[in-house]
Amino acid sequence: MVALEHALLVSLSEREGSGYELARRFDKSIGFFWAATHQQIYRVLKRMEEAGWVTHTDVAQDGRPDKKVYRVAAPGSDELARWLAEPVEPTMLRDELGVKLRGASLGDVTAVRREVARHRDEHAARLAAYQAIERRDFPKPSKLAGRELHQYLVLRGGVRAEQSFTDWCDEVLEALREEGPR
Amino acid sequence: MVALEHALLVSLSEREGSGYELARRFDKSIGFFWAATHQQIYRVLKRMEEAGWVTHTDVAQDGRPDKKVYRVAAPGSDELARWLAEPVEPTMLRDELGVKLRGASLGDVTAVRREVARHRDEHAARLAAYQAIERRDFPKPSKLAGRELHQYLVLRGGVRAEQSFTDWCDEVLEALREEGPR
DNA sequence: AGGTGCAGTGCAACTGGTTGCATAGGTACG
DNA sequence: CGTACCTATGCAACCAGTTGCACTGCACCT
Repeated sequence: MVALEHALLVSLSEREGSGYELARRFDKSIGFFWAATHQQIYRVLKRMEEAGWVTHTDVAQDGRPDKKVYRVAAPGSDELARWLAEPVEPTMLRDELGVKLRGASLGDVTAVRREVARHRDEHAARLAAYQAIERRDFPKPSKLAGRELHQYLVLRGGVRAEQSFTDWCDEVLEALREEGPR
Repeated sequence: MVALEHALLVSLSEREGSGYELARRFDKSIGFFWAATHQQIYRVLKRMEEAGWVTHTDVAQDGRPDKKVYRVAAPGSDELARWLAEPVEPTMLRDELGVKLRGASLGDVTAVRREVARHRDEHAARLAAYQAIERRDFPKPSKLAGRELHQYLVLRGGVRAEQSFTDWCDEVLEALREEGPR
């Protein structure tokens, strides 16, 4: 596995950056598929530097704390290429909401329904955010190639996932509306 | 969080069972939303018994090893009801395939495309399996209510997730087919 | 003057999940 | 007759991810 290392290598290959910057970037790109907190990123960057995959230079800033800007070293690029060619196991869905719904009749069904509605709104909001990025950054998707195309396709994955989750929540709410207030 | 405990409580509330049986059941129901290995299940069952959420009785079998059949105790039901009413954070997507696609141009694009195709087939196979269960166990979904309805809706979530993942893979393959063999 | 929030890095403790291994009797296949 | 797989349980070690906290200094609002 060890995907966070490789996600960081991808991000740093595109553009060098500090741990903090990487955490921000993750929020709005690879983060659609692989979220990470800053704590984790700092720890992993350190480990990666020990392994020789990245190097850092201290950069002083005025009005802000110093930062450590990381860039990918040759062994890091090699490792990334190696990992990209290696197969990974397809993931299973993993969402507590499904567990709650499955057990709904063993507790307060109304509370579970409320929870589904809340998740619906959250996923719908993410969907809207992703679609806004899509319109803004990729107005002509048929013209894309290479790295940009790949970025676009990852975004499309995020859009599709949020769309289908939202639709599922709607289906659940519809079905529970009928049986619920009886 | 602690969702596995609660997933087990849900499953044991429906029907008592041993750790092994629970692991099997997970493969084909709650497992759509929360997978677990037998190791983890044994460990968690032990912990749950210490907490008084479940109790077990040893059952001798002929031709097979003895098993420990677990059932939910009153504190376990209480805990489950409490947890069901409690909010959870909506999950983020978490799939390495997105990371690989995002970094595809930094390595062997053909290998990544092959990997997407492999995942497509795997997800399509799961989709077919879920749909088979849907047709077999829920031929008249509009007639459902209560526990059965909830089970059906969870299954629908699995179907939708696999469907949308498969569709996304197809979109990716289509886009990469055009730029790839150039 | 005081509170909030952002940029920036980091440690320590904990929880959750995976992997490898051990044990043991039964069945099914070549 | 050996091998491999299924039922059944479990330990130990490890890896990944989360949470809570600590420190600095600037900017902005009230």
